[in-house]
Amino acid sequence: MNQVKQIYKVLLKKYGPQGWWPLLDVKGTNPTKTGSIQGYHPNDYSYPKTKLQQWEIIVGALLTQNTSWPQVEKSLINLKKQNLLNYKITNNDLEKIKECIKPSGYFNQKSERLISLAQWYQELKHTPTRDELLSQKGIGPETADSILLYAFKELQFVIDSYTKRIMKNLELIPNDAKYDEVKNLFESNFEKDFKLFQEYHALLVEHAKNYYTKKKSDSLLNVILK
DNA sequence: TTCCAGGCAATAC
DNA sequence: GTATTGCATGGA
Repeated sequence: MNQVKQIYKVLLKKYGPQGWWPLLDVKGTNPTKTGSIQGYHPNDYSYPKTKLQQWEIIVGALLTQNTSWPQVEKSLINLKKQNLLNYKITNNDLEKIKECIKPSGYFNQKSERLISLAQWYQELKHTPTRDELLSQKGIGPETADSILLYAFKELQFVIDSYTKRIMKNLELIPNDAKYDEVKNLFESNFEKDFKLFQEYHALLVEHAKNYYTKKKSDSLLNVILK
């Protein structure tokens, strides 16, 4: 078995299925998550079930940029209470949206980007291509892949800073590895199944949350893999 | 007080 | 093409 598959196996055994992407109105639970909404749905890959849930994932993907998820949850709940967690928002809602999403930071940028994204999403009549997503302001490679993988169930592996950190620490990628290079490593050494892609990315995040910061790195995986 | 969080875009070199 | 900087809140 290659190392990409081995890491997945180890993480799944350690943490169990993560139930991503979390959704406000989903009842599923994940006991490994603390202080969070109960929106995780382990072993259920059927979400999103509605266009509104799909939009909620897009909003969460944008808001979580360089921001911790609990802060995003607060923003999502604020938006929901103000009836602004939908894709019919307009510039008239700008100030209210800013107030709602303050907990997740960069609220001036993110509020404008949310509104322009909503306009784009409302007119969307098909699954967007990766390039279409990347052409939207506020959507870079990670956000595009998160949206494609979790909102549209497309086969795109998500690479975030945690994933790079783990792979560098294991010396499976060079220090200056580019996004597409890391992505290709996973996509060409792992089963091509969107459910497994969803699970693997979530597991990498969960593991890194527990063992990594920008400065610290873990030894658990290193020991197992060597 | 300092560091950090599920990045991105604009600018500088 | 690569490196740097601004964006912002709140928890540890």
